[in-house]
Amino acid sequence: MLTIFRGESTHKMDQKGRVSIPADYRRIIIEENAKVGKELDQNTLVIVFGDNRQNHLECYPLTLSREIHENIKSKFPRGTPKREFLDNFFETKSIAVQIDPNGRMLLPQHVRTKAELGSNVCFAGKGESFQIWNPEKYSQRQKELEAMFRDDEVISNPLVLLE
Amino acid sequence: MLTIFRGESTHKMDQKGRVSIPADYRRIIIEENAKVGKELDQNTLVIVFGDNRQNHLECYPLTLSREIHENIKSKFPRGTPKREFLDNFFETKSIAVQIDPNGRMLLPQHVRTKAELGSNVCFAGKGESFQIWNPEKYSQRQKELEAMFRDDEVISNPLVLLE
DNA sequence: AATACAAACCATTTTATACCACTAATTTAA
DNA sequence: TTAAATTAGTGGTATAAAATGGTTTGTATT
Repeated sequence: MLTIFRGESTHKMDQKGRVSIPADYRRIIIEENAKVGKELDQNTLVIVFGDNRQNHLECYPLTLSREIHENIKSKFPRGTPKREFLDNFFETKSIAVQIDPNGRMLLPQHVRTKAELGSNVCFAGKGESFQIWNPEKYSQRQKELEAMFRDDEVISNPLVLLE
Repeated sequence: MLTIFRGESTHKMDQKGRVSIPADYRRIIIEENAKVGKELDQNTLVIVFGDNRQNHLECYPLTLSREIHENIKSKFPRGTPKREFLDNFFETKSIAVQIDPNGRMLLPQHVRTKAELGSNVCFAGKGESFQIWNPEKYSQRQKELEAMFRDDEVISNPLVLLE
């Protein structure tokens, strides 16, 4: 089974903030959540909207969000600046949403506003997470990524960077 | 089930000091309190208003407040300065409140005054606790947190801080 | 008894959720 | 390779739940 979020696609969002989650993403979320047993809701995903430097939504299965949480707790004692920063970023600036019976999720108004989402949104698979973007911001970011390494470094194949 | 306090929201507080507790926070409180059995009231939460260096309210399920209490008792013998300071902070400067049948709690006048709360209050989920803020103080604090790490440290993803 | 405050009760608005229907695309089976 | 069946994506409506405002009742306190 595929456990890596892949590909890019565009979906409609209605006035209430309902968006279909790509079917393959949906399957991965449910499958990942099932791994840790049924004590948590398998239809739940966590969406991090982050601070002002982030202009997209970062989406995780509940399981991975817990991993991040445990990681933060184990590395940074309560009360330290990094701990507070990370708690704020990953917990305060996030929400948990449910996959509804039609395979959609509901994005609350403040989250839509924060990520500047309108009637069309872009999904982008990023391996263990996926992102949701305003289409213009997305293509802007794509250009930035493309410009990140010069032609003579990447030549025609980014695999050289793995050497 | 979700056991992590997440997200931020703004609620109204009336002249009597009644505030709705976000529904998902409410569920977590009741669920957490249920874990230790029914000998204590499952609708109770503890609110620490703290000393003058704290300008928000820190809210815990009854269970966690007990954990903190046990922790203090086991680490610091009666009569030591640290014990006195911590007892004062977490017990003297705190109250226990009930969730009413409408999902609200009542904040006494002196607590409202201490945290400078008016007709609108901000809720911020912090994992195992949540906070209540005066909206202006809250956005002030958010700016401080955002400035805590510079762009080149955080790059585009705070996860780098976990490395 | 008068006041202050807390608790309980009731009503309204808003928002989230569940439900149903339709279309398009894809897969399956004949 | 075509027809049928299934799944994905989308829109609308009905229902339930959350948030909040107001009124009444109860209970201490002075």
